Amino acid sequence: MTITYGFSETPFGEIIAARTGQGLCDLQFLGYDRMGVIHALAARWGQWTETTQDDQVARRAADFFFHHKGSELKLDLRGTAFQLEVWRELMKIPFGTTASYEDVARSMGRPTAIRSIATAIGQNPIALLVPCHRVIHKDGTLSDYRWGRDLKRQLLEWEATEKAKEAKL
DNA sequence: GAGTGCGTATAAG
DNA sequence: CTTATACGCACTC
Repeated sequence: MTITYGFSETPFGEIIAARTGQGLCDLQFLGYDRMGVIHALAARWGQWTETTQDDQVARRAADFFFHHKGSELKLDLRGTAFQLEVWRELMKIPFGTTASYEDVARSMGRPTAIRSIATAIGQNPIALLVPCHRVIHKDGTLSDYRWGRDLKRQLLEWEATEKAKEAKL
């Protein structure tokens, strides 16, 4: 078993992505805490002795999300059953829209588990494709973001304008 | 068992 | 604005 990792530029800074034979397993922004991210990624996947670099992985992810090019990528999500449940719920939030933590909790049928759901969201290993940036406070203010609150705001603004463009076509 | 966290509501400084 | 209390629960140590 090996993992392949690589880098790519995006309109919002450089990302690092990694995949196993099963699919994309990690995607993070490097702008906020480059060394921390790389170290965390190495610690998380260090169990594999063999790693190879191939920026194709990161480029494909960036192309798919930012330029709508290529096909959807397979994901290889790793986490507790609860985390997987939360992350899959996040992927139901449509492009260009947002949801509150309470919305997510309710649609999961666990309205009282907000706090733990928020924690699981904060541990999302795959930025963009598991759209944790679309989850905000119930009153509309932005909650924190693992890769920086500014980036979260920019991503949401970008999605909103992209969505508006598509509507015009 | 104790402490923590990307929440929410309310009260208070 | 910030701190504090309460509720809540999955996770980590």
